[in-house]
Amino acid sequence: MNYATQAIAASLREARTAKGMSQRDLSALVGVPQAQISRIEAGTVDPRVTSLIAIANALDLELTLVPRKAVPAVKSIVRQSGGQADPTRGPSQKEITRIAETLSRLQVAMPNLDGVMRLQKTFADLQRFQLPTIEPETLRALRKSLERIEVPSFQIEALTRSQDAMQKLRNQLAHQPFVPSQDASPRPAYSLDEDDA
Amino acid sequence: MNYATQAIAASLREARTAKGMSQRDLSALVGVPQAQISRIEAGTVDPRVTSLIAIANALDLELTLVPRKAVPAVKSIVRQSGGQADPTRGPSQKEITRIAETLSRLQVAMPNLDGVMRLQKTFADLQRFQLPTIEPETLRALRKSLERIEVPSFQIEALTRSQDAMQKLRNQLAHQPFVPSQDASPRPAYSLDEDDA
DNA sequence: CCGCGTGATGTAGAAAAGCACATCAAGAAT
DNA sequence: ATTCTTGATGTGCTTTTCTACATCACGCGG
Repeated sequence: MNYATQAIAASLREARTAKGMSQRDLSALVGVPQAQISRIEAGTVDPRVTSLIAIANALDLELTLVPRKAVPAVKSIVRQSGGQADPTRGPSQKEITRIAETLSRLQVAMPNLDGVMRLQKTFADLQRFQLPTIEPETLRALRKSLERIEVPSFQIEALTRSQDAMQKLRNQLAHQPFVPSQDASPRPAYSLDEDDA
Repeated sequence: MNYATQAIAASLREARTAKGMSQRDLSALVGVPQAQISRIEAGTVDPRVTSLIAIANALDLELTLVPRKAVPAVKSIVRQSGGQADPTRGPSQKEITRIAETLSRLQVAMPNLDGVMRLQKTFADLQRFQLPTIEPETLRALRKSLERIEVPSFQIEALTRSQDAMQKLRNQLAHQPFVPSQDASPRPAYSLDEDDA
């Protein structure tokens, strides 16, 4: 493990933690096992270039070759852009990655079920509407309803409710402007847990 | 082989050809076989990150992770710096890589010979004095004298003469300022071939 | 036409990544 | 105290890179 790959490994870990993601969150997004991500970040393996690129993409990073004499200027640009940390996305981003993970598990468990496919479709649709602006409580409620769909004899009611919730979120975003809600008291747009035990 | 690694592969090939290097020249510098360099540039393998970094270093490139939103600015910086092509170093640089290759072969053939070790040492010393400013004819004469040292019963006279030539180059550079000689008629500072057959 | 340099491709063997999976220790939350 | 999450580490297997080496086709210079 040499010095140069150590710098890149450190950048990956920093970017992941800045996004509030765990290694298991990243694993679900990228499709690389958590154990392997741990080894890549620690620099105990010499990964393939495609593995590095896959992880970088998920962290909104791009692997580039830069002439050595341009490196100081490039570093200055990177500092000015504030690296990749985005203070408005921590809690919501974490919930999003958990939702992505839960959907991946559902996709694996029941790949041809129409409800799951519609869920995936609507989730992808939501991401185009700047999903991170949704309050984390709303996202958490959505995720918890998704997590109830885990046994093979899945709960159709929970699935339908999740589908409806995603559809409502989509409509809500489609009819309102982008408003960062960092200072507002976080509050779910509607509750999914009215029959919680 | 995906699109992202293809962009990196193309960058490597472009940087190498801009430096006037062949794949065999680069192989001698980096220690990676020519066949593997061909495959990496063509994108037919998914190389290890350390292999990519070794090649990039030899081409005066640095592998970096850049936030995606900073990529346009970084590309602008790279264009302004004129990429990695340096119009003043073509012929001399080519001779330098050939000298390095010849020295590597000598090193392999006779690793413990004192004369070869002194050659390596002096060559490294020369590089600190901006070796590329030396006229290519001088470098070619030096390289040809090195190439005569190829059979196991090496020519001590040629070895000593190479050593002296390098030492004189070193002294010459140490006592004169840096002067790009792009327009000057290229002429060796002294001839190494007075007894050529 | 010949020789040389170059980039590409093939083969075989060694080494390591990648993956699936399990498990652990540590810290935080309940 | 217990449970959960997290990052790290181990094991076994498969796949791929890497290396060494050979060889080829092509283009260029003499």
